[in-house]
Amino acid sequence: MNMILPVTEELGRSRPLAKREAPTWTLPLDQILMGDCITEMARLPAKSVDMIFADPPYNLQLGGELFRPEGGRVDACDDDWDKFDSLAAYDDFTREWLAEARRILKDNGTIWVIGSYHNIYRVGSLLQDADFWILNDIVWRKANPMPNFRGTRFTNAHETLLWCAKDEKARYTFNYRAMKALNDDLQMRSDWVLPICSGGERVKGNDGGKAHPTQKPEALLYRILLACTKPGDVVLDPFFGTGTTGAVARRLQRRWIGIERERAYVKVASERIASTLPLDESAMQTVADKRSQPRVAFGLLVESGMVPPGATLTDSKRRWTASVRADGSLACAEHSGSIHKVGAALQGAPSCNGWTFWHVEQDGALVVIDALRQKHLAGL
Amino acid sequence: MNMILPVTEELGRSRPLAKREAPTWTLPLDQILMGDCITEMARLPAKSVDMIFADPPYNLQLGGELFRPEGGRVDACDDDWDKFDSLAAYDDFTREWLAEARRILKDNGTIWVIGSYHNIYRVGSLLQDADFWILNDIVWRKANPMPNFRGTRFTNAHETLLWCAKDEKARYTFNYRAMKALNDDLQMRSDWVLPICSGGERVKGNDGGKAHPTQKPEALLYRILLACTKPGDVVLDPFFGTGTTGAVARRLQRRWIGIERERAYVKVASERIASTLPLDESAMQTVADKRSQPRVAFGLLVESGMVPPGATLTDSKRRWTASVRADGSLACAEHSGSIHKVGAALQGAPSCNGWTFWHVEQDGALVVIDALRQKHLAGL
DNA sequence: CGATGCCTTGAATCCCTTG
DNA sequence: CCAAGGGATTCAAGGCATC
Repeated sequence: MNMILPVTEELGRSRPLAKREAPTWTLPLDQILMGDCITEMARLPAKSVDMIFADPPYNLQLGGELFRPEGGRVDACDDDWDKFDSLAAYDDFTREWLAEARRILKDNGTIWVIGSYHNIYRVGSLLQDADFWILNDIVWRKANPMPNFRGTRFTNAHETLLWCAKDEKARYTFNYRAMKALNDDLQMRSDWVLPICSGGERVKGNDGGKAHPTQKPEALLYRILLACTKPGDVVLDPFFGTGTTGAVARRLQRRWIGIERERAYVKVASERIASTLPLDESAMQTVADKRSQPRVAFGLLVESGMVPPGATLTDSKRRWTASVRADGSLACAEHSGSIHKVGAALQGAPSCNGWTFWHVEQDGALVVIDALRQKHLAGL
Repeated sequence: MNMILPVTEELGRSRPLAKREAPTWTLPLDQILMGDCITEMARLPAKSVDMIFADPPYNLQLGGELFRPEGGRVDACDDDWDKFDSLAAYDDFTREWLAEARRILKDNGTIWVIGSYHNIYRVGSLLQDADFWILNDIVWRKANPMPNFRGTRFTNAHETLLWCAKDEKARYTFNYRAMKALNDDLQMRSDWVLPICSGGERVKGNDGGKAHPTQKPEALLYRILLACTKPGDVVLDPFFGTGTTGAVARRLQRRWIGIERERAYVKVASERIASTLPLDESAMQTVADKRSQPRVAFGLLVESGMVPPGATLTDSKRRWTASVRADGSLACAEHSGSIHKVGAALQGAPSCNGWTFWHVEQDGALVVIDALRQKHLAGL
């Protein structure tokens, strides 16, 4: 079965293509293809997408029911789509979709795969077998994981992501400066502390419960897409689920293609993405060269949505304003850079503590961004 | 070549062995076996060690070390190895030493393997292929990693450890309470923040430089041995290097066996371990695991008059009450039976720990009956 | 309106001894 | 071998009601 659901209007700028790359096909951009991931991938043309983000079944192999100490039952991920007859069956499935992924990916494109210890060693090994070249393994350290209720193991508090190029020589995209800016002017490390997806971000089903058992946080996709794609790049997600990849891609003005088998998830994802708005141009500017050197601890607040890209900051007396860009740097008419640098430049001062200088308007009142930082710190 | 170097005197208490386990062999305890790891492991008896810690070659693919199936080192200037051959050779080598490890390990023993993204996906996959059962993957988050100098990737700031039992049903050792105590009374998580090995701990060679390129921090082994072995247990390290495993094992009063092929490392490790002192008895005390405490029947407290027959028990919020019968069972309007069964029935829960659920009123305050049990155990 | 406290929940390979 | 039953076991967030 193949059903193409157009979700968004055309957006993003068209990028000039080199002669050799001129495609003879048209990609189903910004759409969800409903159907089996391998079948649908097989219909897509070779070397056509810039990035693949894949959140495949983990093959959890859970036993019986698990109860919490106070008696509650753990709502396990026991869906049929996560069940495989054997490790060999899981390997066959993985080999197959990885082969299609490799075919579809541009030569300088990269692939991200997320998993847990149940499956990630299979996936990593098969990625290497398929001649993918691992660039990093990334650890998502969950700020608020589920505890181990029986006291039998260490709290399983992380998941692993693999980031690979098609081969050792590939010239992949890595927005080093944007990542450094997002991390308080320190190199972004291979371990990322992020909360799990909950609260308002978690998509609810008709029954009020979670629409999907394994929805990923937008902050995770935000960092991945900001790090490894450019605006207008095409991102394919063959295990689309509730469409986190599509929502973040649209927000960051990337193009996306989703593949999803379950009709219910397709519906949920379509509605979700349709209600997501792309960032405007000024927010989309990322640090391009050394001179802008933003010094921001601030990026984490941007990433987590506490201060959304595009938000306007002002000083306590509303004499100046500046807008927040996607990588946590600020821009106003004459200046751009870190919260500290722009604050200093506007005041004509040699230096400025941006944390106490800048404020955001919240519910009609000005809130100093240092308060938000404290809130964030307290939350971690 | 096989050279046995006795390093330490006998230490640790002898553990009583069940009849069936009575060994007909003698292990080379607290010694370094000099030679190839697979050859030396092949000499050790089956099901004889409680834990294996392995820090195998990482197969960095930097034009550096490659290993033949038999474990021999490939001459670094041999350029004929293509990627497939090197991965396959690494897999063969890994399969071989894992097979020996599995043979030597007791049925309830566990194995730890550390690696980086270069090799850990091969190792993890082959562990599963060899029917090992992954209990956790642990992320060692380096507090002070080497930066990525070229700005082409995320800072590679962690290594991964795999902790496995021999099969799904194995009853492995996990000192839950000790780990919780080590982590400020919170469950120990799967991500460990530890500094890399440097400073005075780093063993120096004759030239003043580091004696070994990949010496692991003692804190890492300390946590592993404290978590997953008991005093007197035997730990095998087939890639002994500078002997961190031996040094920490001796400190924590565990027995150890090291295998190392390089004479220089054997010498360094011997001297290092000889100068390491075991902790004294008082320092060796760890938080007692409740599971290992002797059982006390609730009836015993009734018998001794600590909780008189006819006394009324209630939960912490006084939502339910029940009365104590002469035989130590409870009764309320609708249910009767053990403290556990009645507690479970009243709550509609699948199970209940009556010891922590029920309270007695003493001097106007509620006292949990588990406290009375502890008092009884203490002989008060 | 803010502070407090209770309830719910999240990709989970989640017990062990005795009869 | 299985069945029964004792009794060991939870962290951080968000939502919501209450004070």
